[in-house]
Amino acid sequence: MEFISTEKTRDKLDIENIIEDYNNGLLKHGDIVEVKGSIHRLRIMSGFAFVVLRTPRRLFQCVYTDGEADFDINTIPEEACVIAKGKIVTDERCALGFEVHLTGMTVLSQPAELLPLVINKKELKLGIDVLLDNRAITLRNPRERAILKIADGVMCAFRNFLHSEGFTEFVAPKIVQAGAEGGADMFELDYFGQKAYLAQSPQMYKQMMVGVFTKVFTMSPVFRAEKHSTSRHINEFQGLDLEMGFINSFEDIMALEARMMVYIFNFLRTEYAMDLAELKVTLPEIKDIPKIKFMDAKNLIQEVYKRPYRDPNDLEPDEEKLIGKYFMEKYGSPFVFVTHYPTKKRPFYTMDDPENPEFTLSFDLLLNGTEVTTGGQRIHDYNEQVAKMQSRDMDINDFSDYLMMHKCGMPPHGGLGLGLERLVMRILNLDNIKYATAFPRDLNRLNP
RNA sequence: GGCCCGGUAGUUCAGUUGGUUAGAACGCUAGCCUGUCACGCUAGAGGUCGAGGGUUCGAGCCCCUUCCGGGUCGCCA
Repeated sequence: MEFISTEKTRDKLDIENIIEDYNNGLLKHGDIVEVKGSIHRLRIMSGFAFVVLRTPRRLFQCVYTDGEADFDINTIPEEACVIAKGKIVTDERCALGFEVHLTGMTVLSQPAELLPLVINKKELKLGIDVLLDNRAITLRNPRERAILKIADGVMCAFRNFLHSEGFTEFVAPKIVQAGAEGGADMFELDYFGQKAYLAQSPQMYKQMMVGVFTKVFTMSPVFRAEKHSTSRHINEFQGLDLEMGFINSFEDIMALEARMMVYIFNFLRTEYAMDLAELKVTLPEIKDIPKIKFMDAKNLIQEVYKRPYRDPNDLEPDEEKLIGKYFMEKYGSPFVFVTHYPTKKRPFYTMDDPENPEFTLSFDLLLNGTEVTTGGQRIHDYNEQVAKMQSRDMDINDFSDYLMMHKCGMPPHGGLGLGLERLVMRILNLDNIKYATAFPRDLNRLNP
């Protein structure tokens, strides 16, 4: 009988393993190695050439010399996928301390045509439309892919951190019958003859799961049919949502998030240093995060920046920027919590502040002057929830699935949601959220 | 959706008051170059100036319509 082995074998063609072995002394000057990768860049000189291989996390330069290899470098196009064979040569001129002098090359595949765009320069100087239309190749650019690597790091850190805090991950459905926040801006679809929608939030499901596991989280795509056209909105984004029960106050959630941000930033700094370096980003040290009440923030902006506000119920984008600026200058914090948003602006499940029901036990977290999180305490008492829904002219019969958990007992609870792409955009200081999205969906874009 | 800005070579852009054959850089093709790393040097090819209509002796440039994109606002993560 033949079997597929369950033993892990070490991939000798992986450049990361070769580097590790070289640094451990297992490989040395003169040893023959094979490396797999794509031909990222050829710099052909007279009599020799530099062959830059692109591997999963780095660019690795090999040297080709006429007469020393059994192939002709001029026959191998850029973006060919190869196994390069050669001799390790210790040389102080290389970033890694050694390079590979090529003796052979196995071509696994070749591009059928010339690439339509240049992707092997340091920076892609492309309009955003061209960049996104050609995502299959533009993402191969080291800077472009480093952005998505950071997104990977944020998702990984989010999951690691919450597991270490005793949270349980669950999966929420993406096809739903009704929206948690009202049905106005949802994508409608035909579900075997009945109307259904793409989920605009896992809100209801994560609250239900609090009744089950107390501390839960989910990472799921959310869909917004809003016809906005700004540099910080897309119509499908990755929601990182958590919810926790038996809280003393909504500040428990803010404290958890503050620790989570410290964890995420430290995780990126250590595990994703290469990618941050590629992007020339230095992450700030996160310490305790300042908090300010919504109305105090409004008044602060008015006093400090002499800017009278128009909308008393919400923060305008430039007000968010000014708040970010103020707390950075005064307290050196890129983060700031804004709490106690007006009741009118928050959804029906948000708990009002018992000291002043005009405001809620809710918060936003701003990073460098842009909202990255919304969270707060939810109503857990059935009668209180029904009363708030009725005061908003909502028909509770439409929400029987939602209200069942309240009717059958829920702990005091709350949670938060953060947008992955929004967070990555702010961490890396990108001009447009679409740069932080592999395949963004917007008003005009459905491909690729 | 409102307002502002833009669409010129494969790509990123320049193009003066409306005036001869529309330019540059990168890429591409050919050649040169033994330590480059956005390699360098020489030469060459490459254009329905988003589309349609109008004004004019003459339009990349002015006017109208339309399509597409960028910014911004409302809303949100």
